[in-house]
Amino acid sequence: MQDVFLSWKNENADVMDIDTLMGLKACPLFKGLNEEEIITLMHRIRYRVLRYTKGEVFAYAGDACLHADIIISGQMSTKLEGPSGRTIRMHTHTTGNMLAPAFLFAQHNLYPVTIEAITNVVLLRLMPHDVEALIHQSNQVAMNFIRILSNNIDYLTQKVGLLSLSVREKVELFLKSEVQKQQSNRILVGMSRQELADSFGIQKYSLQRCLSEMQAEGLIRLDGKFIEVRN
Amino acid sequence: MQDVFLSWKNENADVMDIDTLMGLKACPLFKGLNEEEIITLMHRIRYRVLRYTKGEVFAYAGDACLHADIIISGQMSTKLEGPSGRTIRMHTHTTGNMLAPAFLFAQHNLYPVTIEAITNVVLLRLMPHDVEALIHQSNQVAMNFIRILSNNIDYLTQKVGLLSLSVREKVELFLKSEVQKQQSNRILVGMSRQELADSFGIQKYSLQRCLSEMQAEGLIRLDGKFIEVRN
DNA sequence: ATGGAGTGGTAACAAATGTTACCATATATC
DNA sequence: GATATATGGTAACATTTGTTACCACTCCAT
Repeated sequence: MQDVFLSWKNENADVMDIDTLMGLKACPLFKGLNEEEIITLMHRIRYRVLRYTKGEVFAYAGDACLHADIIISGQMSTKLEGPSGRTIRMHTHTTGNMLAPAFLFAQHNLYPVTIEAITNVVLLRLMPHDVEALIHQSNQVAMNFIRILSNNIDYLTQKVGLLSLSVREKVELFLKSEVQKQQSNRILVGMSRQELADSFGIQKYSLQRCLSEMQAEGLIRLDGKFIEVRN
Repeated sequence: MQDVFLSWKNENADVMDIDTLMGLKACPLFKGLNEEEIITLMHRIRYRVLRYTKGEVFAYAGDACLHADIIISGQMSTKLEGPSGRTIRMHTHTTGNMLAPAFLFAQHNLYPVTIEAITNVVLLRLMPHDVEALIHQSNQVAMNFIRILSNNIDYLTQKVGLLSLSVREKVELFLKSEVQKQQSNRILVGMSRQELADSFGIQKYSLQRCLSEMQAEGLIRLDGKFIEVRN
């Protein structure tokens, strides 16, 4: 991990690094703000740029969350690891996402998940204190932050619902939502069987068995990375 | 459900109903504010007082969330219901709690859970627009709201972790956290076996079997509403 | 008091899921 | 090019969990 410290007002007085600016524009936290407003808001905020290489672990479950980190470029994955080695794949974060936004201000501020770089990643690191300042300085940022947290809760609630289903129900729900999302009966599965099983919190063999059974019943047709859904 | 409309500035110009005020003081949303500040903030906010009787359903999963509702008195429970009748007991909300705070501002604003009054309940209902005004008028309220959402995410993340465990692991985690919470090896279980099983998303017989096995192994001793933990 | 509903407790059986093992391809790595 | 590594796929077996059926007891309303 490379750690590049940049104190905005000292080093880059009037030009923000263009990549950083584009990263911030893609960040839901700054949604609705134009470049000028972002630059003004960031004017007195100190930040660091961190670089992680593919495969590097950003944080282990249990580490303290002391900073707000925004992905400027790259992708990171979060996993929840149980005691018996079972892991559940959570969200994949992409450009603009903030990592674990909830654990900045929650009473209990330890990362519950392991966060890993799945590509090379550039992060922008802010201090919680400065995030708070941004929130107070801009109603837009405040509501954006609230919306990010709210969507996160929505995602987690759905995840709780998903985990309480049987394997068959999980698969059916997944297929249904993918058909809707991709607007096609021929779905491109963007993950390996292993990853998909992990996101459901089940064994890949259980997933495979279920898919085979559904194929035998004529409900779907497996075709490599594609699944054709009938009905 | 009784619906009592109260437009603050019209009907109660200078004295807020004392029960309502006490309810608001207990609300994490107003934490850190004194009575005077709360009254000032609420001055131009319109609100309704709603009453639900024990057992009444406040909202079904799928209903739109159009208001911010704060419990002034009483308790409400939230349940997630799966397609096959399986239900997972979620949080029990008490005085001061806001119901489903996330679904006020999330893109997807449908209640994911069924919310039910488990005692007689008095609710204070605010319009989302007015909550936004409160957030913008008070940095304290803004951070309080963010903290509420953040704690909610923490709770849900733990729930996801819990659901991914085996029955035995769920029970062990529960016992461990209760021993810590109650500061005693003799735990008072505040729920029936059925309710406890529901909160784990398992069958009560599976829970009972697990408890019996652990007793046979000498790890615990069952004693009605109490469980004695040895270790 | 009587019956019904809820609760704590036990047991046998059925179904779902996890585990281990194996094979054939693809894909990456040296 | 050869060798490891991940992947999609199948199958048998073991384990866990759900299901159904009981029993005894308490609480509650009639």
